[in-house]
Amino acid sequence: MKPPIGKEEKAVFADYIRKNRLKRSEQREAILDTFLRSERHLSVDDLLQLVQKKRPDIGRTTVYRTLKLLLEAGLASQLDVQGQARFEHEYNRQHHDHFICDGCSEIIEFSSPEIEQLQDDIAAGLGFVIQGHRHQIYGLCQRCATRRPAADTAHR
Amino acid sequence: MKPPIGKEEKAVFADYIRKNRLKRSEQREAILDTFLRSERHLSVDDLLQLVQKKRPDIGRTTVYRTLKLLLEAGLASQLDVQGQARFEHEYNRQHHDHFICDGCSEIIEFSSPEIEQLQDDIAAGLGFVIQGHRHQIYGLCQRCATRRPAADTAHR
DNA sequence: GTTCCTGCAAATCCTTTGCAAGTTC
DNA sequence: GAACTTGCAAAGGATTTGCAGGAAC
Repeated sequence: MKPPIGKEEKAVFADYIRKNRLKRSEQREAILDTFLRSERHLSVDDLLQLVQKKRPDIGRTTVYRTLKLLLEAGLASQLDVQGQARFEHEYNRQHHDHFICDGCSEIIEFSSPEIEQLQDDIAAGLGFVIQGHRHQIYGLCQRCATRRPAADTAHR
Repeated sequence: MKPPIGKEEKAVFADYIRKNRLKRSEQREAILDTFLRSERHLSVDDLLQLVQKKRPDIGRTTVYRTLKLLLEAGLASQLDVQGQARFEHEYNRQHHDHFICDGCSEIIEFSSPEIEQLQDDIAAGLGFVIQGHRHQIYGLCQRCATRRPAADTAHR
């Protein structure tokens, strides 16, 4: 009915708990399991709703706090879509950036070693030491672009 | 004492006001003047404080509302730094992106036609129609990088 | 038993909105 | 004088925190 999932990730989390002298809890495990079973870029509320299908007693605060642990454990990474946090799997994933459709909110991943290289070159020229970056491209995905006449949304 | 500044931009704003059947006001003119005199990437509060040096009676709400007009008039553009809005001049400026120093919060602009081209190519391959993008690179500027041993800040 | 977790409610931060009084056209 | 602006206070959404009760070690 519900085959096990994310064995490695769960081991990583258990390790993180142990090393930081935290405690395991059913809530944390339910949240991690739900997170691992989703392949989407989840908002806190998305994840809360999924978790509450199985455990309606789990609260939003705990989801926030557990997501913070997952970030620190290297299991999740966070992106920001219109001022709202979104979370995706990070474990053993290669770096990538995102296209975000203004029409249907779909998030499409892309990666470009060439762009990364150019970034590095520019940074080197400025003596800037890169620690991270955020590269999001807004617009309309193929489906939305052919459906409507490209609305003129303003962007930050 | 205070030489005039931003003649063209002020004309653009006057035009915008007229075309949209809005009304001029001393507050809006003071805010625009202050915005144009600054060369920094201002937060709303930065701008409010600068404005209030001359006109302590101008409120935060009016700054918010006027900035929205400046965006629509094409005089300002907005970026987002750690969940906080920042505003910079947009009029007659070429597109660029930003390095952001985690040490001193300095914002360094950069532009790379090569990166833009690569973006366009990738988008074209996906059938994605680009309307805008946000490309921010975090890390340490030269001064901060040589001063301290590169802290390990987490990023979104 | 001590330390950590949880969930609620309250607080916080940034931003927007309702409204009565004041300005501009 | 009709329509737009202003500033305050209140509301809004996302996220964090204080705290008393509950669970894990």
